[in-house]
Amino acid sequence: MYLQFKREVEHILKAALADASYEYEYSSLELEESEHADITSRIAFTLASRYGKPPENIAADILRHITVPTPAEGRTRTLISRAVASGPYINFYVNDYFLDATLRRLKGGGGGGDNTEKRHDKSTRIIIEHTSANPDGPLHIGHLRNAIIGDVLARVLTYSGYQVETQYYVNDMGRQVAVAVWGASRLKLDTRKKGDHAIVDVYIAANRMLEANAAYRTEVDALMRRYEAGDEEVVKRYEEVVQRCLAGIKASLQRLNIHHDLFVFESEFVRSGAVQRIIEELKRRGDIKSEGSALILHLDGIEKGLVIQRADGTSLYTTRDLAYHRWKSERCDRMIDVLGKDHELVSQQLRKALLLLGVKAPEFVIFEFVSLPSGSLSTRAGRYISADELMERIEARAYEEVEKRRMDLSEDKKREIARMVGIGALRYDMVKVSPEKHIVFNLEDALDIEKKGAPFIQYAHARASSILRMATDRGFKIDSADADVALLRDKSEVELIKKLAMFEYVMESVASELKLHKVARYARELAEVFNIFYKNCPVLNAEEELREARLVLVDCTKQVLCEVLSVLGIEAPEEM
RNA sequence: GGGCCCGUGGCUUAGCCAGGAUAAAGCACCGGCCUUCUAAGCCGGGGAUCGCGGGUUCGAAUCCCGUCGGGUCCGCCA
Repeated sequence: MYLQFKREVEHILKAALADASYEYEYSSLELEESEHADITSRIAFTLASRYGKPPENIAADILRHITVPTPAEGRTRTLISRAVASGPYINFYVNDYFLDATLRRLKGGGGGGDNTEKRHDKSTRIIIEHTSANPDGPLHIGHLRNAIIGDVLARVLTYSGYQVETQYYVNDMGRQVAVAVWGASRLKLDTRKKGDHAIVDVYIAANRMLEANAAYRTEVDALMRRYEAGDEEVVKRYEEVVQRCLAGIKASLQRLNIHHDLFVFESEFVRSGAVQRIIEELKRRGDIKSEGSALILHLDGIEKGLVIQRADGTSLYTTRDLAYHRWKSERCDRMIDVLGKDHELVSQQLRKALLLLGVKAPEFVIFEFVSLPSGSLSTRAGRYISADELMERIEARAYEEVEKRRMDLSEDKKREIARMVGIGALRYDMVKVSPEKHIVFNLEDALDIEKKGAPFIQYAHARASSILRMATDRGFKIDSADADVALLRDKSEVELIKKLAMFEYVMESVASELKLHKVARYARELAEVFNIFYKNCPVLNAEEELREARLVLVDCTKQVLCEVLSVLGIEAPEEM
């Protein structure tokens, strides 16, 4: 509903500017949310310098030309109650109709109450690539940031009406995997262990052996050449290792509530000849230098050359990635890659090389590194905290909390809630901070479940659920269409309704800016205003008419909390 | 050495791209509130010259230049 309000303000403000003969070329009108009003315009500041008058005078002048339509004269009902000049600011406030309409829309179902607000063409297809960890070991906390950002991004864009496909690009041709395969055939795999953990054991051991004895290197190189050539026996050994590892990774992702629609193997692009075709095309279209058999592509504006073929003729990661992106581009309208900061230069090279090939450029969501207090993460050195261990421990911590409060619940129920709370807290922590922030991951801090993180929001949802459950038990009407929502004028009721009205607006801006931490922020704020309402406004004990109206509000709040949690990939418990 | 990112109360962050109303939250700390729907809650309090130095502007956390600290990348790794 806030979007409509904003549009209406834009409309009457533009009319007033024209009426007062002020010229202004930007469409934004400098409108922004404000703590002093429901929306405010700073346009008087900009006009002040141009017209050489104090901004206060301009604001007052504009205000004189603003006409807020009264419900009686407007053909469609206005959402604005009044406009006020506060010094240089022009403040606008919502009216009662806005509040009532917000709840009516929500009762109308879905999408923060308004499916028509989803302005994106359903036919726009977006492929999001995320996680894509090498199949040489389990996911660790660095991968977790990638996976959770990618997953929430997919959920946001799906919510906004795009057709989204998520892909996991499996780097099965790199040296790392060759080392794991080599290790798996030299050492004994622990088949009792989860696949990814069994693989990483031999991977780490193999790396130590390789460091100690350089002669082993040639064996790994030979393995890579034979795999690239499609040697059947080697391919079989690779598949064994990759699938075993991937099965473990998939299990971890599932536990995190993350799903990929498609797993794409980079080897496919070598075997299909797509990589070779890319190289041939780049030779024709690009600035290529050869050094021996190695091919180096020079791209405008990037000092660093891009090696697209090794001296021994085998392919490289970036070249295979080019083939993958061309393939992707043929089956979608937008491609978004979630990448760590270390891939930034490569992503720029990738973009330019793709443009050279006539392929549309992908968009990148780049996030900064996660490190441990002891230093950077390294699978090879065994210096990491696995996602599995983290989930295990955070669920155990959450269980302690549940146990403290709900001794009345069954064991299964307590475990179920601990799982929702633990995983939710983990996901929330990863998405609440903007991606360009470097994270030093401290296990103890992560286990110390943030009071105003996911559990806080889930708790608000549980409270709302509890009220609705008891209302049903007592035979109260919950979704009575004839409830008089105009009775909801207590300050905390009004604040809650306004916050509900912001949902679609927040989702809209997140979908275009891709700033996911704003979803997390909104969810927390909504929970906050609901908790204040909960404190100040008794529902079940209120007199009948007010009770029915408040039940509508609680129902709407539960709905939006549930939706926003779902966008964050966090489960919404009925009780906790 | 060069590119990119970060530097905001004791700690973690929002705000920065499109400069403006007392710099906004959480954690921690201090003090209140369970005979009304779950206290994983609510109310109140202290605490920040926005790394530092210049510049632009009527106005700078925000833009520009410099500088310091941290991270990351820099042709045959992925």
